[in-house]
Amino acid sequence: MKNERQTEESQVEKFARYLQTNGMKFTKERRIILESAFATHRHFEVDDLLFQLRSNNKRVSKATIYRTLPLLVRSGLLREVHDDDKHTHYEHIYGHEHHDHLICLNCGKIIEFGNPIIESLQDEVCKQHEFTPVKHRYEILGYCRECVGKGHP
Amino acid sequence: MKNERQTEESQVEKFARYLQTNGMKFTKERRIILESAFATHRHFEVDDLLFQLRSNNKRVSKATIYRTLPLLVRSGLLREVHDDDKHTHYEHIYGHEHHDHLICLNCGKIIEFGNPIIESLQDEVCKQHEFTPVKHRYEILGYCRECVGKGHP
DNA sequence: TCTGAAATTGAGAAGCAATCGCAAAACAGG
DNA sequence: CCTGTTTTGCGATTGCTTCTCAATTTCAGA
Repeated sequence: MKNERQTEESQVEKFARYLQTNGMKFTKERRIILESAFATHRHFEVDDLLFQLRSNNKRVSKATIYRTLPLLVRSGLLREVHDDDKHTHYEHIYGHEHHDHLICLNCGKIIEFGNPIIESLQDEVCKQHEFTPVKHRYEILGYCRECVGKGHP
Repeated sequence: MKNERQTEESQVEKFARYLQTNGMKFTKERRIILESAFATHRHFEVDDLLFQLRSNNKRVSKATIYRTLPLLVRSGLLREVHDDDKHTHYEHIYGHEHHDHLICLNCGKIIEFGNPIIESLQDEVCKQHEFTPVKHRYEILGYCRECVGKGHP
């Protein structure tokens, strides 16, 4: 939670800069949410944050979390991840290399993968269609080795 | 709506086969929903279907639509598409080549693209991770030429 | 340090897509 | 025409997310 001091500092700075640029304030609630979001090194959803905050006796309302997470996304610190689940999940992107996901439909395990060739082909596709990409969503759903071993097709 | 008679017949057959295989009945409601889903050649959502049915004086309850669309997905006739919108969209896949989407964040336009090289690289990625793919979600979000021309970044 | 405009928060209400429960209806096979 | 099963429709319900608005906090300038 307190390791990687340098990058953690810059996360705070980056968020602060984003907020300031847009005439918003860096409140203590937003700081708490930022810290909590980066305390885990896994994907998380709103309820995970809420639970974690309650465990640490920090009180931030659900509404504020729902309001703050999109700010963290826009500031380039988080990214939305789409399970087949209903609700939105998030993961860190700041300080992490870009990657996409293999998601197991049985156990929910998430395997990260990155493929530069795919990325460059993607850029080419966009160029062909005169399309200016902003972000993408690339998830392969299926079954991991363990679950296939257990007979899940 | 009545063109492509051959493929339309096989859609019905394919759905009928799927239902029978799973001990389900091919009711007239399910047939109406199937026909309606394939009447459009665009992406659609539940409300689109409802509106269309009402316009044609066909009465199928919302619940039945919600129950039937997943069956059409499982039978291999439809595919879910994820806008950045909240609710689920669907598109035909039966009789169409596989493709993915470029989605304009401003006007919502959807451009289809298919890239065999990306597909094969994807298979390779799965092999490397001993992952058995079932389906994927690959959407590139950004701005189309027209919207960039109009100053949308 | 004090002041006031502007932004933010919290708590609950509201929205809304999707799901559920159950009685009535439709089916299929005998 | 019975009989057991599946399906439908309706309304109610769920569960995530957003909204409303009064109260609070923040920050720049006095």
